[in-house]
Amino acid sequence: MRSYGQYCGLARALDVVGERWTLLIVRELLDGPRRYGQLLEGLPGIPSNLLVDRLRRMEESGVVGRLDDGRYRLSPWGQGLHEAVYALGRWAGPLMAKPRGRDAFRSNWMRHMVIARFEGVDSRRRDLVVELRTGDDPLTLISAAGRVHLHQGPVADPDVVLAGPPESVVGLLLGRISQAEALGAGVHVTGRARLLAGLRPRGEAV
Amino acid sequence: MRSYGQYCGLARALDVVGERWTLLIVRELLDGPRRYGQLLEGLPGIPSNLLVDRLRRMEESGVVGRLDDGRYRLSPWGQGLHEAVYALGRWAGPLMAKPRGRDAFRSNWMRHMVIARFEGVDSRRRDLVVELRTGDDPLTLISAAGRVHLHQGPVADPDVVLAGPPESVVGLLLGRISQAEALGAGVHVTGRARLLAGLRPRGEAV
DNA sequence: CTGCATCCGGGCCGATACTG
DNA sequence: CAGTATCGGCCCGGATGCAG
Repeated sequence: MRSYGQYCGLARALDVVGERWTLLIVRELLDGPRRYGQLLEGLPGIPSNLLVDRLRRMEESGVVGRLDDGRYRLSPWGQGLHEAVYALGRWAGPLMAKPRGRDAFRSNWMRHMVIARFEGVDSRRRDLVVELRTGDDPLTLISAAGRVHLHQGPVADPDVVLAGPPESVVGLLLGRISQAEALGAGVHVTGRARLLAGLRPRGEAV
Repeated sequence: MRSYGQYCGLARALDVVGERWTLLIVRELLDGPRRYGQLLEGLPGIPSNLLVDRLRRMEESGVVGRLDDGRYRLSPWGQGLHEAVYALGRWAGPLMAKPRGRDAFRSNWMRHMVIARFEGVDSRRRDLVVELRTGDDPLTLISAAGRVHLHQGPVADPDVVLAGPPESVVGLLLGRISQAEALGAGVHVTGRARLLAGLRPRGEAV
């Protein structure tokens, strides 16, 4: 990518990670080291030549390194993109309510979306276990002692189970839509959805 | 910009602000409403047709609005990009040490760079007034009661004055380089530079 | 003079085919 | 599985035109 040629933190950051697809590759690598094929799988739509090109550049700039087994992983500096990636994801909150028919979906993206809204400790947060079923793998949200953890797969005896299309399950979980709207959008609720308000997610940007 | 077609917060954010120049336009508008000509001035290198194109798209997506006098400004939602922009700017810290000869420079960019490292309250932060002279306008950093404010222009009787090239003045201020290195790079120091350590900037990512 | 609009060459992107 | 190669088209960059 052509440099912006500006002595400014944002401009220099974008010189390195501003190209198309680059931050999405970072998103995938935030989950840990990944093989080339796993990255292709996790980035539907990316042409294979672009994926290679981006990985090469990210290696050169020191954002990405490789393990002995060939897997790609973020450098410590690259891991520092966590804050920026999550800040952008949170900012997009208002865009997430509208389903857009043909969008691809992966359950680890949902994990990030949910974690981004529940980072940090909130002493007034209620203890709760919520199972999220949408598409492939179920995901379980565990709120305890003011913190929220996410667990891949189901756990025994959740307090609430939400099943249905991603944007509505997430919408109900984060309080973007009402229970009535969620039901109308095909969400199947088991347990008392009213308890969800006790999770106290971070507010949307607008 | 072509959509990534992914139901993911980051991907939808980048669908809106991921195009080249868009986040730099946001950076300029974070300083308040701006005229078209001011934006051109603050974005050296941008072609005029791209600036117009980006502004139109940002209006459509609701990131930017216009005042009665024609000036562009961020919507409340657009203002929410502050966190992401600053997170990216902080992440670029390690890139800022190296000067890159021909980079453009504006003093409001330096304001952002400095503010990004001193956001929030730190009760162990020492009270201090530092004048930064680099290029055009002087800038004064005022640390008081654990908070840091920046003031355009000089104030009477600063504790420390740093004058010289931007990357070295900022480098010394943020503790990226030693006083000896700064002097070698042409920084002129008045007052006791040792006091700068008491400002306790946020650490670099790596 | 400000605030754009138009035009054009080149480079980046996207899709697919191919190889070790 | 992990990339290479190729090619059409779109986006970007630089220059210029032009109306209020």
